[in-house]
Amino acid sequence: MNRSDISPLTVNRLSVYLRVLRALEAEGVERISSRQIAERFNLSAAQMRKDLARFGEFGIRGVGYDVLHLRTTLERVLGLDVERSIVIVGAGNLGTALARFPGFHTGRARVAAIVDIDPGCIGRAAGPDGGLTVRDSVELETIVEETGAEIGVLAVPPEAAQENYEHLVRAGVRAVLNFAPVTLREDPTVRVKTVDLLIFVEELAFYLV
Amino acid sequence: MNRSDISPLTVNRLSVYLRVLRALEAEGVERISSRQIAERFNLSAAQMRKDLARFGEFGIRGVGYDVLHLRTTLERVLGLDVERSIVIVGAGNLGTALARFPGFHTGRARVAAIVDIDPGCIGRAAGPDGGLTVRDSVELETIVEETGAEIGVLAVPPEAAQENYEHLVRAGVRAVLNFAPVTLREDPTVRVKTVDLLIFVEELAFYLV
DNA sequence: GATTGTGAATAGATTCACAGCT
DNA sequence: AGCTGTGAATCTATTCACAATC
Repeated sequence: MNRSDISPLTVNRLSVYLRVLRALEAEGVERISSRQIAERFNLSAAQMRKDLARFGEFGIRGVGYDVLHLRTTLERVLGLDVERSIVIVGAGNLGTALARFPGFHTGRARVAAIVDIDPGCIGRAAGPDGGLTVRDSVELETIVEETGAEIGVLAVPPEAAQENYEHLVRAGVRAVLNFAPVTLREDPTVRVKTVDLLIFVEELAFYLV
Repeated sequence: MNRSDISPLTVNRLSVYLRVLRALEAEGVERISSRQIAERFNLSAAQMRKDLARFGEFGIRGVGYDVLHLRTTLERVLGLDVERSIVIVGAGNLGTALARFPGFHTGRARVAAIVDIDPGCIGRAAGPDGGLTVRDSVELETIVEETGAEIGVLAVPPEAAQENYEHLVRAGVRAVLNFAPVTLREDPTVRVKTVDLLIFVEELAFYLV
């Protein structure tokens, strides 16, 4: 089974199942059925079973799923059993907010570094409790090597996105999350996911009328 | 034709077409064919024509599209011909970053207010160039009335998301963009779009292996 | 008796390919 | 001659419903 045969829709639902299982685990729930999960978090039971079936058999017929077992399985499936380092490019408002975002420091994906070209912000404290310092973009190659960062986050103005994307590619990251509202000319070896925050607002505006 | 018959996938592509047309307009391009757009921004020509066809006939057979005309048409279709006010709830890192985000101040969707419950940040400057001040959450009802805000943005910690969502509903917004990684119990009259930033990272991590 | 895992059925989205205009 | 608009064809995703299993 090849990972790229799995659609992003499925992968995103796996992340949701993982959240749900962590919440249940925190509550002390040890066993649960797909139906119970579906009802509580309004998801589809059949779809969850089908999504999981792509990766193996993890449940017990007649009983349900073991919460701990399924949680660790999902972490492994999602590639979160090993630590994933993230490097953020751009220490403006969004970059800094992402560096401090609790989600980017819980679990196994965490921000290892943040860089910028502006001397005015290089050296400034960033990260959850000032645990990181904004470093100079010219050090990007070194930083990626040092930290083993595999994921780059682009939080730069649209006009700087392409060159910074290429810099991340040269520095050796293997995937890029791009917040700039532009179409990047992509390197075939580095997966890009563009997230345009304004599109979400426009989607809501559309359905307002 | 009912707007809710149009899928979010289609609506999101309309936003992309709008970006593309604005870029072309800025370059001085007056006419363009779906094929040219598709090639330059790697989109699908047939899909663009089909998406537009849901709303009318805007092109000229044998010629292509008038850039200005199509741009204004798309703005109307997306509900961006009138100004849309946004109120952000939560003036933490993410809320503040969104309040300053240039995309939220260009075009016809703009941040009209930002609120928080923490007295420590009420009164602080926010917005693109300090043009906004963080106000007290208790004023939310008044603020929504004053500004005519239709869209609320939830940038609060997960545990506070549900209550703040309900507050936004009471205050009278008609749609909510939720950045907290939780499933909200939704009011049937207020559309919710949840954007979980961590899911994007997890998606990339999945395909890394 | 309950619930998983799954083939078959349905629904939805995308692409093809061409008739219809300019 | 060239491009749009669109029905038909294809591809993808979701839901149904039940045999297999505990």
